[in-house]
Amino acid sequence: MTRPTMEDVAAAAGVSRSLVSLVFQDSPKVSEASRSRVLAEAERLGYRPNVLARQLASNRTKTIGILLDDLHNPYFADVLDAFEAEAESAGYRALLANGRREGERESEALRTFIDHRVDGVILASPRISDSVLTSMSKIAPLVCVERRVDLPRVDVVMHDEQIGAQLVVDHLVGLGHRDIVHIDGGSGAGAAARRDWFMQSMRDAGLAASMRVIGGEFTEHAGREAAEQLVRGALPTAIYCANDAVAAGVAAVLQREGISIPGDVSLVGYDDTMLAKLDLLSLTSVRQPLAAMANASVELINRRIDKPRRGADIVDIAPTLVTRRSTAAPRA
Amino acid sequence: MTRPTMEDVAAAAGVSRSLVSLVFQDSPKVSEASRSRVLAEAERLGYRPNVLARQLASNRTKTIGILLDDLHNPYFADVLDAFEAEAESAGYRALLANGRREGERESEALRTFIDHRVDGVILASPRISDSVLTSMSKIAPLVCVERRVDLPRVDVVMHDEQIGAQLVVDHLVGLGHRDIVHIDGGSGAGAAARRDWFMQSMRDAGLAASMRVIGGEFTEHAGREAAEQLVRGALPTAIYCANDAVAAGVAAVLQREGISIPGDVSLVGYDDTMLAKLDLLSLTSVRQPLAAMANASVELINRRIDKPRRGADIVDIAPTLVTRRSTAAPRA
DNA sequence: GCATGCTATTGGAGCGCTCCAATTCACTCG
DNA sequence: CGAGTGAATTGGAGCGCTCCAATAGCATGC
Repeated sequence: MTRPTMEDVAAAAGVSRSLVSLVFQDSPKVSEASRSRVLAEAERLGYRPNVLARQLASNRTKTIGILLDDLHNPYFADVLDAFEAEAESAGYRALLANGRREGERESEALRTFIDHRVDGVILASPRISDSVLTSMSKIAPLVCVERRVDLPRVDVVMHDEQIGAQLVVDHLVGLGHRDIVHIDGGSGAGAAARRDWFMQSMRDAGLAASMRVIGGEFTEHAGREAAEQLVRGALPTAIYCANDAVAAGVAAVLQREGISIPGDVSLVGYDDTMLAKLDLLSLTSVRQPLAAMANASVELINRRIDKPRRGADIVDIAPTLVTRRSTAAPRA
Repeated sequence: MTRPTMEDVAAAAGVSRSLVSLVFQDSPKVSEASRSRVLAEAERLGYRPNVLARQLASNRTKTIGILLDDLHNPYFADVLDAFEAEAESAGYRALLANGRREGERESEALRTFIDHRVDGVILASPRISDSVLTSMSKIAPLVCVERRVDLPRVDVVMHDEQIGAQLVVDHLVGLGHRDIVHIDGGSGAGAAARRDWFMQSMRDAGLAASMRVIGGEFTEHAGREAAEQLVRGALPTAIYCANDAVAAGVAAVLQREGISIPGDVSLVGYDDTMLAKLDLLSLTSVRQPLAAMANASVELINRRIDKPRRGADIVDIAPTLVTRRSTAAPRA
């Protein structure tokens, strides 16, 4: 299991180690003849460059770390797709880590990335403490996605919550709804903004009087609890949930109670995850502009590699609404 | 952004680089006094060992790669949890990669792992060709999970499909069902075994005459199509689906047709993913023994590191059945 | 007082690569 | 025909660490 090195390839091809190195860096200053001879010998010997040695010598890993908060949440699978694709097309290799919804584990994963000398780290909805973020930001470029931190050296990419709320409220009001409830995400990341912009949009639509907010969390369970509360009291004509999982919980309770969606109640989710796409639910949902967010994130990392001491940037990107069968005009 | 090295720490603590190295390897032969002085200086300087250099010098990365086929499938999130935990407790660091359901991408990811000199790779339901597998297995220990390959040097960990099928059939027959349909996974990995053991179990239960199989795929869409077919013809009293996603598709169609679960039809899934746990579905499902499978996989990697030329092992592990509200006795 | 055996520490070689300055080897041109 | 040019190639230093053999320091026993 001892593997060939550059030296071996060089000897086989009758050239120097440096030349082999140049070939594997795609350098233009290698003659066609040498190049093909080296490549042929490398192939024959089964040589693959040792990334470790390369990185150590060049002090550049061309790798970025992507830290995801919770791989059980299908939203993060979408996030990953978009960010991995973007990193790749920018010439980076992506390394993944799973935070498992614990700040401590995330810090650990972030440290692992740093130890591996990644060129930058993208943190999706991280729960890491500001102090860890601050100290790590001195070592490598960090971009927070969907968490609005205010630290001197940490860039932030958000989707625009205001537009998201407006899209939902406009859609529902356009269908004729006036009595709209929002089940919020409690103390979860971004929940406050989502709630506040809902209220603002309702006020703008002149519906300040009929708007309601129920406290929740970003889970299916919280959705069920909120729905139980609603079916015992006055049912609205539309329910706008903090995310798709909450909406799934609400749908379960409504179904059990024989309340039809969208016949009796329209239902809206957030994040447009695989749950929303399930035919069983077919949920109208706000889709985050992940591709654009990924693009902005990698861009920010590149900028910070060039200029490490730059002030922090915040980028906001507009989401869109995906309408499905869970919303319709209210019963006359 | 230039970071301190061992040399810096050694100078600050007034010792040699070697001693610092020993401290960071937790060597017992360092005096308590030196150890604490070194650690204090390292802390003060913000030193973190360079993993790259360490790995290059020691020729051991203490890292294993985990290759997942499809992070959109919640099953793989569960797989990841189990395997990551196991790797960690065995003293390995886990590196992740996402195959996105394409053999070509998986090969690429596997090569990346190899380039990074991981000590071993665990491949979950891989689609990689046997030839790539064979050539890579000469370089690093490979374990295939849930795909029965027959290659001289590649170990295999499976859950026991026979027991899974028996659990489902016994459960349904125990409830009084006789007319049971299986919607299979088509040409997907493991689909054939799942189907064949279903048929065998039905025969064993003396129900060869009333068993039916419908061709499908491992997707929600396939579930819907199969269900359309069933509702147009003779509905069975129980439907056993190749996985949870298929069951979700079936449930959507049955609900639309006003067919009650489990009142009219009992429904069983496979994999016990987050979908099965949704209150909306509350699906009886077969749970794969992921923790035990993870344990076996890491064990096999360790064994192959010690003895690279060993013949291939195949390990089968028994699954369990999780019963939920989607199954009940058939209508009298 | 000296060989003996410890344990704690050190210097140096080397892991496989990159990068830079230096060299070689045609060619061209005045 | 020698200086000059540019492209292709090379040797060597060094990236930050580990590992090994060597050494220092010190108590022990005869």
